[in-house]
Amino acid sequence: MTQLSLPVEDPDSFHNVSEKVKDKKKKRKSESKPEGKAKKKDKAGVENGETQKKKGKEKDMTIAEESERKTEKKREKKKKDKKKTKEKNLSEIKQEDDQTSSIIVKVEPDEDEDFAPAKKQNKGKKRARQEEATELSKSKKVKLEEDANETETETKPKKKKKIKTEEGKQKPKKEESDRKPKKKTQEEKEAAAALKIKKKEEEEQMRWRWWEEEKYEDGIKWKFLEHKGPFFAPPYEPLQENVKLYYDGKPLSLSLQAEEVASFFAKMLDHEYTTKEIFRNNFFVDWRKEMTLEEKMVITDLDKCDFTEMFTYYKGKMEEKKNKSKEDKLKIKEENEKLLEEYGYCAMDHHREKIGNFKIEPPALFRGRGDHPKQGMLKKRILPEDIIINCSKDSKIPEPPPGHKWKEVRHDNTVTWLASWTENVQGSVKYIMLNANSKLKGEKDWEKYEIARKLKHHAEKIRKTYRENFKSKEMKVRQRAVALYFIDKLALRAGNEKEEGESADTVGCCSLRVEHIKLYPELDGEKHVVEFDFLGKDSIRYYNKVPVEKQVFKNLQLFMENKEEGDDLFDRLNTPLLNKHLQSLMEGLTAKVFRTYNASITLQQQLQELTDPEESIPAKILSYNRANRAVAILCNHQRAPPKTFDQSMANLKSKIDAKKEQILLAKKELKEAKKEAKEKDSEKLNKVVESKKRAVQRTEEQLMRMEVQATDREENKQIALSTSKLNYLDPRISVAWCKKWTVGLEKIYNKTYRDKFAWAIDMTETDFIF
DNA sequence: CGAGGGACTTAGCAGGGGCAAT
DNA sequence: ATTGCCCCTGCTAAGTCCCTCG
Repeated sequence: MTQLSLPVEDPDSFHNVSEKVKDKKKKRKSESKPEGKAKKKDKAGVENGETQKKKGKEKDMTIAEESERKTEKKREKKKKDKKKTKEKNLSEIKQEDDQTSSIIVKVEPDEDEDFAPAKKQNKGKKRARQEEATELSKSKKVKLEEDANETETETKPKKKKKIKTEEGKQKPKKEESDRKPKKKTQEEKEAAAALKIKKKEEEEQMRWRWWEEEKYEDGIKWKFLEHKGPFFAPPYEPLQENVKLYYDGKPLSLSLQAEEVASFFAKMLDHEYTTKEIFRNNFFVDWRKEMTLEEKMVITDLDKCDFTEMFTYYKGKMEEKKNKSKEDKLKIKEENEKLLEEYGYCAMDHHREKIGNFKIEPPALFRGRGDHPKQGMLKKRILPEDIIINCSKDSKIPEPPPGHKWKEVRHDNTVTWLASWTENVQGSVKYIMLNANSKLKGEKDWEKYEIARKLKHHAEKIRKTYRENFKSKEMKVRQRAVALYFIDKLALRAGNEKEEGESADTVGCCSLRVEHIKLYPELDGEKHVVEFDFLGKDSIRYYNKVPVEKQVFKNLQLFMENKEEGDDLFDRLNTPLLNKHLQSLMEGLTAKVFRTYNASITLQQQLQELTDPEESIPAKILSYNRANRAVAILCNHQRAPPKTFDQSMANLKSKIDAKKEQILLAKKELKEAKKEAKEKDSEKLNKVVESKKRAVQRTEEQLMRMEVQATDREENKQIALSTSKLNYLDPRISVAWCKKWTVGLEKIYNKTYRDKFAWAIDMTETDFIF
């Protein structure tokens, strides 16, 4: 217990958390920060050791030899898969005599030989799943287009019983431990639980198990696509008569257009944005464009505009909305659901797939991040005339809103989007695409992790190569090698070139400039230290001091010779060049794969290192979060400390103190009871002692849980775990870990994540290795 | 090549819903 | 039942990478 409450140093990484504070956050709120965590070992170094073993057989292979070996592997793999398929089909036939072996087992080409094969003990489960899938695919074949849902429900009742028994056998423990003791009657509890399970099952059955199907040929994303088109932002609601903008102290009535734009500004009055010079200027320029001639004549100075009445009005409206009666809120909720039902889904290859963003972005003032030169500009209202619809030829083409036309309707099945438009601030294209739980996104995600896994086998060779290249005669090669070293070791982003003045001044690896690094031949007892300080994506500050290899250090000195502030550190390098090189080292390799690879491999290692089999479930979860945190630190995923952080931390602390008191009290009571029992030795008193004992135990457990929570939260103050969880960590690592330690998956992944990673949850067993 | 555009992933923030404590 | 708080979800900006064209 005690070790849990100790501040545990971050087991890896050279990142000093305390120093990595978002610049803007610093300004906004320079509160006390947690003490910096001790920097320990070098992650890349650890990995090197780990993968060293594999090196032997790969060493000295030419690319040609290697690819030959690869194809051989593939062939082997295919053989294996064929066998698997056969087995699978066999087992199907055994169960369903009318089966026409409709299941096609997915053959994942990039799958590695170390992909976890199904364990024997799990056969029962596997088969159950297959049964389900078989039935599903059967119904899939039957149903076509419109009647999809009905067909589905028809096949359901039969299935349900079967699965229920299966499920019941499989997950009773988990389900029960999930439920928290409520003050409900036993029956109510059971009923609610049954409903929950039923719902879960239903969802499970509706799920398209695309990962068991064969992939389409290259480039084809779908064969049938039908949808309702996007949902447009509601029209502007004019201000109430008595609410005015004041100019130079005098009330003004604006034209509808100008008023709408003014309202965007007024609504943000309590936001820092409206105090920024650039934001105000950009807004004013664009606002004036919407004004009538007369308005333009009058309103010439933003400083003379008083929006407070409008601001108060909107604030009041918000308040009103919040305080609406239950029924009204329910009604709104229902309406939203109806909307989602109508616009939120599409039919893709005869499966109902959820759309990620079916609502068109409403007009607003552009909120660029960091020092964005375009912040405050008006993001215009999007009309159907701006929208390109993409769907299949034989689908029902979505209707534009009455009186409107689409810009274009096209039938391009090599792309995944359903609709697109060009946004006016940056001139970029925006899309309506599917939700993360869709086949299209899932398949890509899976592929991403498979490429990252493939890198595992090439990493050593690649590292060796770039180390050799540190000494290359060619400047280009040297720069490329050092950049790659940073990308690999520090998980930096590639760093594309950006047009100056179009967005905030942020950089990645290839676009680093001289002023972003400082070289220290010696610092704090370490040699060859590089200090990084630059703004990365989203203007999040990257600050890090890293000891590097001597050769790297020398090279950096060389690269910086005769350069001044503003000059590129890697002047002979850019991302296409780097990626082209990477492509030659391994098919599908690009700079970002290193981030995925290093994130996932770090999680796996950290989990291995931190998980103590003896510990309780909450302690294990803390270990998981710590492993996750190590990755988040590596990838520099930050967040603003929650506004109520200090407050809620203090609350938790006082609760812990209260718990401690309670334990003392309980212990005292126990002691007294014991004493009494010793003296009198009655049955009854012994029982009392027992119950007191249990009470102490219970309270201690509660305390422990709280303390774990407290450390977890403290360590998490300004680190965002979600980004890496969602985008960088192979979900199969987490699923396998949960299975191995019988930790409920829902403790790690919430509903959204479980949905997104359904493929991984379905296919992963405890022995998965990234 | 190198600019420019297109498609798709990755990112943090705001606000609301839902749940636990009172 | 009410309140307070936390997490989830939706939103959309900001990246990466690829393709095309001159």
